[in-house]
Amino acid sequence: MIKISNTLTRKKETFVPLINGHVSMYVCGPTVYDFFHIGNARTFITFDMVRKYLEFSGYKVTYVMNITDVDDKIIERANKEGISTKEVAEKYTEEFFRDVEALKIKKATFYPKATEHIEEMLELVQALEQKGIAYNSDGDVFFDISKDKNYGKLSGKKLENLQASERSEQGDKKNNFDFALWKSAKEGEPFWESPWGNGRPGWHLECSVMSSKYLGETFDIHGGGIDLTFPHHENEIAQSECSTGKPFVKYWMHAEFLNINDEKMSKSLGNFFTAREVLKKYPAEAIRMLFLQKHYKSPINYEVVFIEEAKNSVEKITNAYRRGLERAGVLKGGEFAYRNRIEDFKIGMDDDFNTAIGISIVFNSAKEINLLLEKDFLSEEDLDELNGELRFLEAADSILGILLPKSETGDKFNALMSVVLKLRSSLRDKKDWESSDLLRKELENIGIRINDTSQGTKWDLK
RNA sequence: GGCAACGUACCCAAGCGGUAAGGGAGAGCUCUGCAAAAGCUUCAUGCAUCAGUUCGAAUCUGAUCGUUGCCUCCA
Repeated sequence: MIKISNTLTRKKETFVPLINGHVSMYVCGPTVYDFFHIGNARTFITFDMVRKYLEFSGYKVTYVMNITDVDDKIIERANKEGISTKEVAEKYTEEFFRDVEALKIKKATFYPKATEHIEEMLELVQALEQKGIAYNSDGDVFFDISKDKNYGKLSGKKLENLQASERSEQGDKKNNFDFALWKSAKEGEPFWESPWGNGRPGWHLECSVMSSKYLGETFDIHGGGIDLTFPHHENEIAQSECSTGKPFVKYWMHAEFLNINDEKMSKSLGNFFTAREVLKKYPAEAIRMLFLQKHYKSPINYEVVFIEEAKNSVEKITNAYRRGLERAGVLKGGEFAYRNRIEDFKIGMDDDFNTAIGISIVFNSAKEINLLLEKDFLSEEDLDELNGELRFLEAADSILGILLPKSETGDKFNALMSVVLKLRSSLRDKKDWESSDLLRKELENIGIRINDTSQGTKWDLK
């Protein structure tokens, strides 16, 4: 039984999908005006893990992530670079997919784009207008929040306590917190025709429209970063529920931030690293380990020492796995050990996707493997246990994505290495420690690590 | 000002009323020509502070201190 912390109810609830065996899930995706930063990556990786765990648990998951390809920032960027908004959006959509793949994030079922759903958005705005909930003000259409008595139910905010914003959207609004459904086009901005004149959709509209199009008017899980709770998700609820009269989402999930120096990482503060930059220095597995080692609802502080540590952890686990595989041969059996580990793993993961516990079980398994590998002879039972542990690591990895890929070196390279190691062996036989140590050091410098073990000399790419 | 979250060892971090998981660092040992890797042992009578509830509290209640987030584009 999976439990989920639901932002809407502020409680941990047993997860029961609307349709038995099937999960409909929507997560707010990128606005494609730039590379995404490593903080955005945390949200994407969090929900990638959630999705994979649901699938592992036997659900068929329909996963939708939107691409916001029309927005102020895209316009700003296009003007700055002297190219069209379309070109900016296309470029960074492509870059988004490259980073997603590099981070070992499984592709969503659908990646709908805002600009491809303008028709449906217009329909939603018109429906709200007809109900007297939306009003036209000089080509801008606003949502009248005074008409929605449930407004604020997600974020727990009360209208009278909201602070008037200094940067609130321009236009004649009835209430300061009414938000734009449709914005009239300004000079030089992309626009679409509408009953209220040329303009473009407000930010919140696309998520209401595209989620219902691909998942239905009510769906199971809606995810995003915690900062989207208000106003974005609040407004999505307002739009959708006022137009359909049905509950919009059953479970709202929000991932906490990645901080720098205990402060929120954000584009506007300028204290961020792009995922692309970090991926140049560290493997995706280390990034995933760093994030997944902590529960998704706790803030993480990003520091170089922490990602270094995560990288070492990932190497340690991968080493145990690889060495175990070498010793075990073809994986088979091991039912008992596998079941035991999976059971512990599930206890953690079922409890609101507690990956911190999941990973501690992975460490326990790696330790057990290393312990078995200490033995010179493996009994039938030992081998069976080893198999079970390895199978568990593979299962856990299919959700967490923390095992390093095998470095592909090619037959010639492998043959060359065996010549080099043979040479070093003969030097060691002659007790020429100076030369053999020099060789080891030189190899280390070019990223090849040598270990002299009781089972012979092993090498590995760093 | 309103609304939230959080404070566990040297560091990171689980824990959600039954007596402190896991990882890293440190120390000692085993293996080893050395190094590395791996293993073993060790490392919080205590969980921000102070009261209270309870047979029993890191866990519940209240107060205090501290940190952060949201209320405005944001993952």
